Amino acid sequence: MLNLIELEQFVAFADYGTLSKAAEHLNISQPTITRSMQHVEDAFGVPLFIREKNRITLSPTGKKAVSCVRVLLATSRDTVDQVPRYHKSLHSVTVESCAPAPLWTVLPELSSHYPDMSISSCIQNPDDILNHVIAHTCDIGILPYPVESKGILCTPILKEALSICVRPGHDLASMERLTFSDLNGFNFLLRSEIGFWDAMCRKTMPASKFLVQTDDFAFQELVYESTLPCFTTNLAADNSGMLQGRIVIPITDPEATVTYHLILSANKSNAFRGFLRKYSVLPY
Amino acid sequence: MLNLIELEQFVAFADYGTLSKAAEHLNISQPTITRSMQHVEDAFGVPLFIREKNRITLSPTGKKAVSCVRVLLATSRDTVDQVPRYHKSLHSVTVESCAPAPLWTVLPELSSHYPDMSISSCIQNPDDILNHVIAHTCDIGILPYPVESKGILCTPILKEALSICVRPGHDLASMERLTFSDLNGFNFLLRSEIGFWDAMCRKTMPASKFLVQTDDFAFQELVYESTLPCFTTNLAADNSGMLQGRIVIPITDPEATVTYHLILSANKSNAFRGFLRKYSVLPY
DNA sequence: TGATCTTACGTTTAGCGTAACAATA
DNA sequence: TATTGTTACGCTAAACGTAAGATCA
Repeated sequence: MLNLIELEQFVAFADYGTLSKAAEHLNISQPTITRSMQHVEDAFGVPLFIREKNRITLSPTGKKAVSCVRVLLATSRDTVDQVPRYHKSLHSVTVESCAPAPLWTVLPELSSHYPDMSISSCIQNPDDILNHVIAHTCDIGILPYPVESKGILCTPILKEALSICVRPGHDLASMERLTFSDLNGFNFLLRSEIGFWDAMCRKTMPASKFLVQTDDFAFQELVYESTLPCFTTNLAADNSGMLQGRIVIPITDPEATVTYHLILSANKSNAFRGFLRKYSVLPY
Repeated sequence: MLNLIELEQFVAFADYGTLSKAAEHLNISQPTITRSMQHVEDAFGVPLFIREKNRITLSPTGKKAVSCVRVLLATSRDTVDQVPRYHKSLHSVTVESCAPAPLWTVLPELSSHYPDMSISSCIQNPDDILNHVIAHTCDIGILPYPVESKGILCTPILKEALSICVRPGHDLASMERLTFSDLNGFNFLLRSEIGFWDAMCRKTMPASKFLVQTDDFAFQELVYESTLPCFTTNLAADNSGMLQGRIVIPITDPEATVTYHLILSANKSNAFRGFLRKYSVLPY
């Protein structure tokens, strides 16, 4: 009977040329690999080696065996890889969103529908999200626009509208509505990890500078203490009270209002049936 | 690391439903297979079983693992199968002939050209020979006619002409030549293991009876002692002297004279280059 | 002399079966 | 009570590394 550990040593010998070098790379002693090669030869029942006094090389049959064994070991690695991946797919949900806001509602809903599942999420750029959903490395994606792709279900779930927050007395404080072109050139405080909004702000307001804060507490303190304008949306709750005293002015450009769309592979629709029931998911 | 023996036990459990039954079929104790299943589970790193107090079943992940492992074990069996087959193909030549006579010259020639090879031969019917050469389960075939088949080389090598041997005084003894229709109705002594000749005689002389002798000595004694006619050819040497005193009369039907053709797979022509040099092998 | 492979030897590991136990139908 | 799976225990066999031997460049 074949032994996968010995077969690993066998291909290591083929790769490194001598038993000593293979043993060294595998952190085992030379005698061990000598014995293993004898076992492998016994298991195949035909001579695989040309043995000279202090040299051992592969016979033509041995070379054939190496190529067969490489396939076998690849199959073995694939097996060890696939099974845990399958297990994970049964017991976890991965969500990738283009922005944090939709996760605030989607993640709790998933948790309540699938209490035994571990739910993991991350912020990604929209192109990657679509690719990951197609490649099944992600279960549920959230994009700022609809997609039409074969085998992908897509449905709108939420709207988010961007506004600006300024201190009274700021140049813009008296405006009832604003456009990106009005804002272009002003500097802003910006939170990190806001997904596609970051790129959108830099594109629509190229003359502006953005003071990105990674730390949440630091961001809140800066908003509270400084006169720099910042952003908020209809979905953001001001739990820290940092916006108290600030004037919220909506931005009227179409880019400032997005409709989030939930996407998933069509052949996972059954698995997420309960969760999807509240949305009217349509195949494109 | 996976262990193929334990994986065999794993699929046996899947096949037989309980550990006890699997253990029984594999001739091992129950505790052994219990431990093996724990090892397999450890190797995959994810739960494969649903364990109840005195019942163990496969989890969904376990079922997935079983199907993956079946593939792996099939690959393993295939590997163990292919390597010795390859070794054999490097160190042996198999010849299948439609009749014994051509082997008397071809086998010695092969032996002298490839002294390190083991040469095995057998008598087969022509259709099977062609199929075996095409399927590479036979290296060299000898047919009583030429074939045209893609990838098959074919060349004429020998002629064999059938004659009849009778005692002086026999009804046919005075004839200079004969046809199968002249012979039809007479009974004959016939050697076994004469390949296609056997079917040919029965077809061309349906009214005759053939006393087939398996034992070579018995055949010679019968020829020597009886008055029953028998057959010989231009290629048969009468080493035993059994034909002394018999009259040899040629058979003139076209079926009584055959030209043997050597066939082999075109992609083996290089391996048999030395042997083939004496024949002018033409691809059809 | 340094590198290579093999054999010998003693220790340690791990694999197996028997036996005992717990739980179910 | 018969069947099933797990755990405990002791024995055996196999696997390993060190050491020694043999051969070659």
